[in-house]
Amino acid sequence: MDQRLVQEINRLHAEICGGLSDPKRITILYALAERSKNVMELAEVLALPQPTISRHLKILRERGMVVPERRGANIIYALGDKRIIRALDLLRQVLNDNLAHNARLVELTAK
Amino acid sequence: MDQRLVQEINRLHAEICGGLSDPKRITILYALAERSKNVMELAEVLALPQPTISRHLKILRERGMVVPERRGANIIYALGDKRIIRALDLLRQVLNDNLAHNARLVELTAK
DNA sequence: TTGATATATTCGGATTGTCGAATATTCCAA
DNA sequence: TTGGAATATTCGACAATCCGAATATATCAA
Repeated sequence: MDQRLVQEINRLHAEICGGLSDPKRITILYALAERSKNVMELAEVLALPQPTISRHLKILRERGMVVPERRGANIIYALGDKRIIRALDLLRQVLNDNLAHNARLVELTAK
Repeated sequence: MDQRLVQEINRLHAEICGGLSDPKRITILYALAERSKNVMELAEVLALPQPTISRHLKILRERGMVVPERRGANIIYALGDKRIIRALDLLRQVLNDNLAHNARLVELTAK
């Protein structure tokens, strides 16, 4: 395998992951997994100003993680790929296990 | 659910994802998935200076994504959880599909 | 203990990411 | 075609991240 290409792929791979590395974007993705929403709906759900939502949507859009569809004056955003949620769920499980493990350590140390 | 807690969880969730958002760290994780390695081995595989590897390992270690085990003078690093690789694989598939999709668009536009 | 090897940390500087606020753009309806 | 609603972009400031270089720490072997 051409090492240049591998590096380029890894860069893009990391870029995708970077799309997930913000709590607000994670919330947006889970919200869209439930059902597609327009920008204002997302702004309400996240209780954030609309420009903030638009900025994060741009980041997700550029990575193909969400897909916009114009519907009259609104733009409905949908999850780009369900595997993104599967990946997020896996990582959340890892997080849960780590937290549980740490909690056990705290318990043991306290005795 | 307490909204404060949800936000805290999402913050940690994003932090885990942030651990994946660098090409070198992705390479490290895949290298460790193959088999555990010490720092110098990783430095060789990635062709990077040792301090750079150590810095990235620290980030992964803090998130529980890799686990160190001292073996004499060396420290063997192992993948913390195989689900991390499963998540990475899912996201790489999404990337592949996006690239393939874009390639199709280029083809169609060229005609 | 001393030297050598393996690993980790720190520092300054450059780059990137995020935010709020303000402003543009796009589209519909009257 | 003009006003309003929905969405997107830009700006400056600030925080976070990354790197190379230098340095510190830890372990082993002699």
